[in-house]
Amino acid sequence: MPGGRKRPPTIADVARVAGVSQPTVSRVLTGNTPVRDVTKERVRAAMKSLGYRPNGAARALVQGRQPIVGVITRDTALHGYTRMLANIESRARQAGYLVAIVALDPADVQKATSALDLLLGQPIVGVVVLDYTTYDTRLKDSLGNLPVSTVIHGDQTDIDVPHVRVDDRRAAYEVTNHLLALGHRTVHHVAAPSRSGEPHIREAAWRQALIDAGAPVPEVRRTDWSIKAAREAGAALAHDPDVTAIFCANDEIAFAVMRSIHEAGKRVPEDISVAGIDDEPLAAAWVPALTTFRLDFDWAGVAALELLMELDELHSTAGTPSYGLVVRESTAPPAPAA
Amino acid sequence: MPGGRKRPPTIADVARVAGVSQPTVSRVLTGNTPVRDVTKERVRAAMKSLGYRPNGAARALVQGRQPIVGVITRDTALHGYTRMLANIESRARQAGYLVAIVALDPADVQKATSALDLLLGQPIVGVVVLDYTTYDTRLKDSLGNLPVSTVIHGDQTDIDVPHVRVDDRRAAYEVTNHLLALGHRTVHHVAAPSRSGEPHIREAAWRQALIDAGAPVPEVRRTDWSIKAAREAGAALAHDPDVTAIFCANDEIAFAVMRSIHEAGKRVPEDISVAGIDDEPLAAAWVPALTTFRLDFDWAGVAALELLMELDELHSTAGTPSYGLVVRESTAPPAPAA
DNA sequence: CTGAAAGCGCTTACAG
DNA sequence: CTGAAAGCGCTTACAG
Repeated sequence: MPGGRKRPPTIADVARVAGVSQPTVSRVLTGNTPVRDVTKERVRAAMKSLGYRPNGAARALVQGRQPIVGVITRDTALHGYTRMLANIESRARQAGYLVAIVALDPADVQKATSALDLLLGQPIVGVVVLDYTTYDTRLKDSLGNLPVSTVIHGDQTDIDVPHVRVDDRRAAYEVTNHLLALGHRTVHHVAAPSRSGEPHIREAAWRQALIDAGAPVPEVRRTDWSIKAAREAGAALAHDPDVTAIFCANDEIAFAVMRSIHEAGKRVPEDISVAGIDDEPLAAAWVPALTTFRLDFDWAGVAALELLMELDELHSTAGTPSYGLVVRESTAPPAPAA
Repeated sequence: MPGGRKRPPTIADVARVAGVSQPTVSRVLTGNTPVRDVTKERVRAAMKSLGYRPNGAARALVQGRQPIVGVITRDTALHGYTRMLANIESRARQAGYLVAIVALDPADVQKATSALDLLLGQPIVGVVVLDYTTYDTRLKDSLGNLPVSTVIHGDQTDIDVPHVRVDDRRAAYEVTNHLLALGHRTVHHVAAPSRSGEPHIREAAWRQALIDAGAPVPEVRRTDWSIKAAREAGAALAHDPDVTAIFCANDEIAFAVMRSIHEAGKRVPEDISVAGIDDEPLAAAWVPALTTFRLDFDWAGVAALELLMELDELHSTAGTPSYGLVVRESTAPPAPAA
């Protein structure tokens, strides 16, 4: 059943079996040129009986068409990346492109060189880099003059690539301010992992918001994005009587932190306010419903793809991003006694 | 900046600029044959100055190698599919393959014919179909004699494709039984959307468990996998005094249903027990922690890929799937008064 | 270590 | 409507 290693049937085989010339087979394949119905039938039958499938490599070679869009995503199942990828796939398919993905650890682009080369070896029109921080010198070199678009997660301005923006900085800044405005003396933070020494952008923005407001900057708790680490960080904070408000690097972390607060015998938001970022679908379903900052990854994915494709003049369907602070039940003024 | 439409530089251009023959350029590219260091340098410089990138189509054509694995996934961001995809990508990359994805609505494989053809036109070793129900006659025809592996989500036995199993049927059956064993008179169900008239396999298994136990079979509430629909279904159930136990088609639906119960002024599990399926990371973090059935999608993804690759004799790293009922805080015996 | 030749499977003018 | 020829960009024997 597995069959031997023999080469699959080619257009020449089909032509022979059907008793026609090679170009004729090609014509029924592409449909670009009229072919007599009888002939067409015979060719179709031959293809079927041989189990013929056109060789895409040969096709791509001769046509010079690049039917693949490369997506360089992260090595995680984080909400935002998942969402962007799904939307890119959908939009790309609609535009007649196939999506090939490579997951990269931004801190270790070096390591994935072979995967990258594999991607670049395909007939790709361009590459969408879902995280601008992945787009370092090494990657830039590999990509050469290939069309690229990327997603910026901060407010950097000197970007030399076509990009769309998911403004993490603004999100973190506003959430922190919301908590401060509620009357909290300061806001604690459970941070996303930092890479290469630099703090995550959401952490930097949180710090800035505190400084700008003249609030003390407490020590940061770091996680590795995992629920487990988030719960540990949350537990430590929950037992600290000084903590009245926690800004979490994303919604998932916030969920975990709320659990820890519950386990510590305290209540959200009566004892401690909690807020996140992302507004993932579950945020509104949690008890208490999570105050968070909505980020529009659906939009970002489609927009980034269209930015890449623009070179090929397609119509935009991305619409306008929907984002902003969403105040729900998990944040409130600090308890009077505190 | 966008640059013209002129063909990108080829190996011939590099050869000319470097003052060597075409095969020599190829040699420094592949590294299969020794080349003098000076020559190598000159070639590298020429490649750089021209912005040369090897044409993967030509390479695939001449080598007859198929460096791509196709993955046919679902048109949703459901936990299981996301997980399987991420694991497949990781394992494939490790084995030197690129992953190309096509998201398909199983009820409408017809519609995505062009996307499928695009995929099949690439140099692919084979295709992993993440949902066996997608693998219908139409798809089977398209795939021809291409290697395929799939993931079975029930207990079907007459499968004619290499497959791994994520036993949804057993999961639903056991969860329902768990609730029954707790003393509930019956178990209500918030179901996943059914396609083509047939109920989802988790729903069928739930029904079977009730029948086997001689329990009455209440009317099903259907969702479209969305949190919103789940909350509505949950609200209807929460207000029904006859409802003491709810089995939800997956964890996300369970979260939403718990929210609805909370809003109805009732408590989980004191008034109503709730259980799901999947055991996604947040299940243990919810308050109350969700009783659920753990399904090992990480394993399934890797295993399905390896099944496909086995034809190429790779080593397995999939390990043993970890699954089973996980009893947490959201289920309890019915209230005595009820 | 390097070059000239052949060929991978297909499509596109070019003729009829 | 159909066939014979050329060529897409690369790699692999084959000679030196």
